[in-house]
Amino acid sequence: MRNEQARQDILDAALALAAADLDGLTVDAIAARAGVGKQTIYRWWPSKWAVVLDALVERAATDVSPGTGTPERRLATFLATSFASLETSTGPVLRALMARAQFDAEFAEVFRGRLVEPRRAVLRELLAEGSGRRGADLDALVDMLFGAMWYRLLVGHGALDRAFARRLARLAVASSPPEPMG
Amino acid sequence: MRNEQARQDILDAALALAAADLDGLTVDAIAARAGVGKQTIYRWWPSKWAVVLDALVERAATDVSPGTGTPERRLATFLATSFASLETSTGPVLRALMARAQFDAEFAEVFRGRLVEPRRAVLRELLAEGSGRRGADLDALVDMLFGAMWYRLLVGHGALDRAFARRLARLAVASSPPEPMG
Amino acid sequence: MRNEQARQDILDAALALAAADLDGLTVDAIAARAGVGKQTIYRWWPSKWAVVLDALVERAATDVSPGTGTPERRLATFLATSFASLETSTGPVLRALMARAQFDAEFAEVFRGRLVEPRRAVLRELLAEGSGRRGADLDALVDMLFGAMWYRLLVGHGALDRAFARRLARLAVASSPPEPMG
Amino acid sequence: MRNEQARQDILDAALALAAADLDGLTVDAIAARAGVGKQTIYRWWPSKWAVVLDALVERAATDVSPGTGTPERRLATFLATSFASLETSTGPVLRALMARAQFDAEFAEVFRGRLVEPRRAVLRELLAEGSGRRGADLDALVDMLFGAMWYRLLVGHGALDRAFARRLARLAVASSPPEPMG
DNA sequence: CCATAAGCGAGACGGTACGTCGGGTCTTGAG
DNA sequence: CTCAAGACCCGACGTACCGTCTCGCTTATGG
Repeated sequence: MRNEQARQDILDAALALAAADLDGLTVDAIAARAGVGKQTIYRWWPSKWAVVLDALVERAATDVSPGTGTPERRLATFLATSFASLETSTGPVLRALMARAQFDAEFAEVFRGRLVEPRRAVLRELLAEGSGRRGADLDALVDMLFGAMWYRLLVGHGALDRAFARRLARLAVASSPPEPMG
Repeated sequence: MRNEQARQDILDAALALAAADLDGLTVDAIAARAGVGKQTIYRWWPSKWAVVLDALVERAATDVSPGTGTPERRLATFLATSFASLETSTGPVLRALMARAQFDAEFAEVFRGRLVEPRRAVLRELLAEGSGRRGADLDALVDMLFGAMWYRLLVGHGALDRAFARRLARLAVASSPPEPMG
Repeated sequence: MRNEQARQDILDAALALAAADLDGLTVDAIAARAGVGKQTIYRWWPSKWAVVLDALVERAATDVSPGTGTPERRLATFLATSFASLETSTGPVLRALMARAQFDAEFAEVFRGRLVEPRRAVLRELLAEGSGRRGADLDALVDMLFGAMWYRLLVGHGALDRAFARRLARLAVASSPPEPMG
Repeated sequence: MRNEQARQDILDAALALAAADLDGLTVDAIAARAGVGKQTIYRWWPSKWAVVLDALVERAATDVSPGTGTPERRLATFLATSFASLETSTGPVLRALMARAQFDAEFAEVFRGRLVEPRRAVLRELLAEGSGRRGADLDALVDMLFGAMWYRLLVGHGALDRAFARRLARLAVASSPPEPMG
């Protein structure tokens, strides 16, 4: 019979600490800030990163409405919104989670299932609308767009700004074959 | 008055340990396997990851000749070759380096300069040949292609096989506007 | 409204666990083996050691009849019987209780009152019979005899066998001043 | 190449903390007070109790000169001095060490060899002087005297004062058979 | 041809965080 | 209303690595 209050306190603490200073994100620190025993964290999560992931997924506003307009414009808006959400502390936290996923296969799976795949599904849906593309091509396009985003986020060689969003959108739409007639 | 033998031993040890078990890659382990004092490592590298990066850059065969044929075919070959090079222990090691770069700004810079940018330059060159694209579009295309590669490498949601290389090449070329006449 | 069945189960469990492996003697283990909630233990005993003490006092055969014969012979028999009772799992358990008493003043008092003093009283009575010794000398003799026993039990530098019992008896009796005449 | 300064700091810290508050005697606390990493303690000692034992043996003034006079008087002085040394913080520390020895066989052996046996040897020597007693009887007498001391120290049912020392001495000497003539 | 300073192996050191264990308290739900 | 089941807070444990710091020993000039 899990204590819901403690759960919320832990997620809050983890998010706050992660936002303030990722290096200070210690299991002890989370426990202390949440007013909780360390064991209570380990009882329910396999690692502090799982806590952060939970917090992020549960707390993050995931509504990304691409608005209206041409497919290209809608795609550009979607991408720009996605990029913007990385400006806050979310960006560094996501980078840290992705990093963690490289060392911890179990976490990687949760990370993929709870965070990556849902977002891929949204973009895939958006790309599918009013386009003749089929499965694998859609997947590849999603990889190219989110891949470009993650790549810049992780490597830091280029800005994730509105201009980049528009450029990606244009290139993606241009790669579309002309809609088959009839 | 650097001992070149020790340097090679350290790089060998680092690579061997990284290939065998990334978790067992500790500075102590590298030093022990190389028959070297820890200080000798810290004297020449700021962290074990810098050692691994050095080893990778120095040892890795970086010759990627795209062969001949249509631009799309050459691009596909280039990508397929790139993907193939990740099949060995190189893939996990690259993942680990990228992960480390998320925590260590100093290392991130070296990682970008010694590993990421050179490869970007090669791809950029390949994309520029016989295409009317200008700067920022080229960069964005590079981001989309290498981004897709890294994305799959890091998240592991899709294979990095020859089919994916061909598909990316087709989409990239299709995104090209028709070559301006005259 | 105490559940007597539970009480017995707890004492049984404590004794069984203590006999099997003193390190495995945790409150959780006792509760689990007794099929009882931890709280039920804490409701009636201040600590697991109090449980063990209760079990020992309640279960242990404390009848020590010194038999007949000369005072020295009767004393030797008493001591030998006492030593023999330590051969079973009782010895280690007593050692653990004595150890616990060093850290826990409250327990120490109970330990003294329920276990140590009653045994002292028996020995004191035995020594008093047909001897001219008065109070403080009697106490000191008791301390020397039981002291020697505990000392060997706790330090383990010498055996607690029949020979040692006889030797102690002889020395104790010899220390007696000749019975005043008249 | 062990750091002697650190060793001394650790022993000092352990002794100071043990004297101040035995419950506060934590490995972390010792390390913190000594300005030392915890690992440095674990590198050289198997447990904090081994540290305390080392400190005690190394620091304790062990010179116990029984003075002059009759054998009984000399014995009484020796015992009184021994008792007096327990008045300081040494008493509780010894109790704690004895307690620890009940749970930790490895420590028990060291405790016996470094602390108990040397003191036994001194008393044995004293009892042997000018007495016709042979081996096993001497051992038993030592057990009775030091046993009585430990017994009172551990159980706390009687004072370890000068009067008790005298009484023990008298009884011990009385238990001696008359020196065989010529 | 030595001396002297650098590089070296070895490994102890101060630190930080980890994940686990057990104690004693508090909560919940079934009987 | 009791009580098993077990979650909770807490504090200490012993371990793993990190990056720094002596130690002597080797070695390779440069006076």
